[in-house]
Amino acid sequence: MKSVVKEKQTFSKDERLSSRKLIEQVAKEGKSFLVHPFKVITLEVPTAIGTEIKYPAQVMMTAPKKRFPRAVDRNRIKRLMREAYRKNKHTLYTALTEQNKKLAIMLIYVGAELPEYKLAEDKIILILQRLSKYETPAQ
RNA sequence: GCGACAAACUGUUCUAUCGUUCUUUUUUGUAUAAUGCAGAGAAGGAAGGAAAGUCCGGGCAACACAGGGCGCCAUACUCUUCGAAAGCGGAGGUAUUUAGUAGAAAUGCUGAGUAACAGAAAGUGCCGCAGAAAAUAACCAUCCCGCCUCAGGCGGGAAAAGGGUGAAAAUGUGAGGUAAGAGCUCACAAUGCACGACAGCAAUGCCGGGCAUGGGAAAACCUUAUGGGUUGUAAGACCAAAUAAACCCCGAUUUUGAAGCUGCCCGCUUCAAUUCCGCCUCAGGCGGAUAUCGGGAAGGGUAGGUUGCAUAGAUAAAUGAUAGGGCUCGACAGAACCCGGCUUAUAGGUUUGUCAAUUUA
RNA sequence: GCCGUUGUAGCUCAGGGGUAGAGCACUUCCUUGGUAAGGAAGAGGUCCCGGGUUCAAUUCCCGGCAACGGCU
Repeated sequence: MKSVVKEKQTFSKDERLSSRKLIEQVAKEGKSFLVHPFKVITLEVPTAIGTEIKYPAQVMMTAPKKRFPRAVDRNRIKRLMREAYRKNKHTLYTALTEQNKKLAIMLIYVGAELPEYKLAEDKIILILQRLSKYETPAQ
């Protein structure tokens, strides 16, 4: 928990949502909202599992195969989302540490066309702000 | 110098900063029998010619398997100092399509393409419409004989030479021959079959004499020859974690009723009787039923890691962003076991070859 | 990643070498006071695309494209 507060721009394996069980749980029970080209699904991780996770949030990005049949396009979208999240995640991290919470987040791209990086970054920032605020009144 | 086609090669680049993945390594902390875990840093590697389609072949793996037959599937001109192998590549032969050219035509020559190029004289089935007839051909016209009658008609036979149709009508032309005709005979030509000589490793070509001339289709069934066990890395192996009281089989032991605890089941405690069915026999024994336990089988539960796995390489899955510059302003497109081939998508560039046509000397 | 199935009228499906079919839907007419039902007539097709075999291909063969399903 000590290394988290630093505003590092890394994005290591532990910061990604990688447990198969947890992914299924989020998809099933998570709450979702929409910020235009993205759909966000979140779930507060129970403390029993949460103690094993070192970072305040785990995130995954996807792009649907139906809209983007070519693998090149899907890779590009996921890379842009990942880059935008990596650069701006520290605001969410500080907010979550104050609340002593852990979040699992799924980001799904639902737009019809390939996005520009600028647009993607703006929207990701908006999502992160909303996530930080969204959890505050519950405390 | 311009255009078209084919083949081969190539498939934006540089600097800085922040990041991703793997390998090696330095250091700090911590737990240790080896060493592991966590943090920080350094060096190096990091998508394609198709990574795609999953169409072939091989490696690898699990399961199955005495031997033989039937069935099913695939392959089918020749050679190969290409290859691990293949239905792949190369060279060659044959057939056929197309463009150009020569010619009156048949056809030849040159370039490019295609071939699933064994067998239709083993057998079965099929060939719409049209046409007399579509495969053991007599409708019209032809010829001969007989009868009625003399315009002609009827009956029997001969004959594949003429006729329209059709994708296809029994090899074509000429002569002889005949009642009329016919490969019936002959000449020339065409096709097929086996034989011999020559050329070639061979397919085959060419020449010679001989025999034959009742179609097409085997990407209809089929026949012949050769080959093929099935399934696929989500295969499979190991560790960790988690494991019902159904039903079936085997072995061992075998009791029932009432009351209480309790919402019910299971279970426990107390009391009473000492067995439910069949047989042998009347003490008892054997078998079955019922119940419990153990094992097997079946089913249920569990769903994380290591390996398989690669000098790119993970296990929710890695190449991006920002700033600045260069050029021809960037197509198709992203590895999940590996390798070889095929097919499909593809902007631009380079080289070689062929064809067409223009200009200059 | 691996293994399969299917593409025919607007929709659901037959047809498996010889001019493309059914039901529903659509158009016009009849019937009715009007509508539905019923009756009569009609229109509508790149048989997914390209190539091959054949006299002839929706059908047989090869290669693409698209949609769908199964294996964890």
